[in-house]
Amino acid sequence: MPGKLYLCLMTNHDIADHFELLSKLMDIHGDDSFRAKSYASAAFRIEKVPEPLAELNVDQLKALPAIGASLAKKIEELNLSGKLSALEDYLEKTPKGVVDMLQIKGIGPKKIALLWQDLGIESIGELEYACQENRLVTLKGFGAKTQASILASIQFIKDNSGFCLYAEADVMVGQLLQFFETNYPDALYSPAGAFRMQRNVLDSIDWVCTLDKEEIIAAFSFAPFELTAAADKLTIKLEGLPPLNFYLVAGSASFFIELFKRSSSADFIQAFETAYDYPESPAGEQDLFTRHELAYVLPALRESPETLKLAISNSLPELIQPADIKGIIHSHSTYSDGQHSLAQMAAGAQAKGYEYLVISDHSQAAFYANGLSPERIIQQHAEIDQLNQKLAPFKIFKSIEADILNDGRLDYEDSVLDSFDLVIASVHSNLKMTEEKAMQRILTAIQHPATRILGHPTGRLLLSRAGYPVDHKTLIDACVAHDVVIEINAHPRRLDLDWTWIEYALSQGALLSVNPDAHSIDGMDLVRYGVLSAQKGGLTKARNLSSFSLADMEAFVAQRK
DNA sequence: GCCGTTTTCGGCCCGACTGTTTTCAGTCG
Repeated sequence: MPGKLYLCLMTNHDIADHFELLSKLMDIHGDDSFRAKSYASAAFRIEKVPEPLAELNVDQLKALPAIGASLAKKIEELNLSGKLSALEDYLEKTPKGVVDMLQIKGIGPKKIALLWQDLGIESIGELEYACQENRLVTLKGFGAKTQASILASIQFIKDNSGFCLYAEADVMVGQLLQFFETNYPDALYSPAGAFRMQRNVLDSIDWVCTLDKEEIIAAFSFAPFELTAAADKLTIKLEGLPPLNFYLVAGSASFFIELFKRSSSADFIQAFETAYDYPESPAGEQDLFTRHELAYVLPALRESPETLKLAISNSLPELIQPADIKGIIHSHSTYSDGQHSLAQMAAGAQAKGYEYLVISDHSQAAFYANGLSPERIIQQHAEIDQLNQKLAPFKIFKSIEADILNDGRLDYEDSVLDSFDLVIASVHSNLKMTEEKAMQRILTAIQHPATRILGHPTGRLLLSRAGYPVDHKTLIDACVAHDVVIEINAHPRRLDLDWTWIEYALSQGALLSVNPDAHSIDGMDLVRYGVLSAQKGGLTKARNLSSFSLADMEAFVAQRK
């Protein structure tokens, strides 16, 4: 019988999430704020511990900062049972809708407590209605602006509900593929839809397969699910993920045509079907293209029918691949908010086969992230010099993720900025801006002669917060004019610059860079998600800074603006 | 609940910003 999918292990992130929520629920209930704070600070510290807490015993746990006897026991409880009874108790006495309100930007536990107790609001829906009825302005500490910002945040949540990140689906898809491979070696099956097209966020996880319903259902023995079945479609709904749709086909003849149709936009299919017909029994999906003397268009490029024209003239771009990433640009160490030390990060990058590591910890204004004072920069640079002697030919480049301050200045004096091999400039604070303000701020930073890379250009967090509004064309043009590389932040929640702007950026001669923003050794693997997103925009390795060899990177650093 | 002691209890507690106030609480990164 089928093997088990999913091994439910409590990661440090999961543990931190439990304590974070516990802390917030205590605040909502108005319980001892110092105790609540200690849970929050434990959550914060747990995120930073590189080794899995699940492997530590109680004594080792107690030795960690912010972890005492009580928290050590609670962590052990989580590791053994997957549950935290203290949290369960709070969840018991809090309506689910009140907990949901924690997602809303601009209000926290204290304001939620007021809404719940004074207005009797117990869900996001009720809160939205109360805002529309103008009922919040009477509450102490609330006003018209808060009410409007709550409404905007609720709208954002509604627009994004039912989606998941590509990376979240990726885990599930990988496990299912392995399951099918092991159990049904003779069947045809493939992910399709938004996943196969490598979209950043997905509202369903589609498959095309020759499996029958029982064979599919067998794969889901690990968790409760809801089932919807039609003649040629099976839908499985798991907690916390968008629905998995399995489109069922009889055999290989219809499989490849169905797969093609389910992995292309409606516009693309229409353009294709207007000009070409489908063969009786194609040998594979590629056959649909090659028999019409078309170059094969990858699903990632089947958003716009424009790529079909490129297939006709055989001028599709040779897309960047994960293996084309030669160095890790944009990474953090324990000097600021990373999980691993400088030496560990360097060793990790080297072990993964990269030629260099650009270490770019946070600058001094990023207090919350332990940003570097000028004194600690000197210290870090000395350590980098030592490591570089030991690790050669592998090289660590001295960088900094300098905050773009409220007025567009960078976070250090020019003399400090000059001590880096390259400076990444990013906005991290005061994210609520008009487009005019955001542009003024970012353009000022781009014009600074020290700026070599613009980090995550819009500050968006997919499914979580909209970025600050920017005029992409003006921003890209300015980067080109001032020789500033535009980051494609590869974190699956960022993917910022958005892939839809890559084509314009390339047309204007911009240089881009797929950067992992790694906060740990594992975090370097995120470059893959950046590459998958960048492929959709037609990025090639020649136009990607992190694909530069060490020699080319050294030349890039030597050539100042 | 953690921590660090002036060792068994009292202090803990970043800073900018926002929106609400009219001096500050709540939120965020």
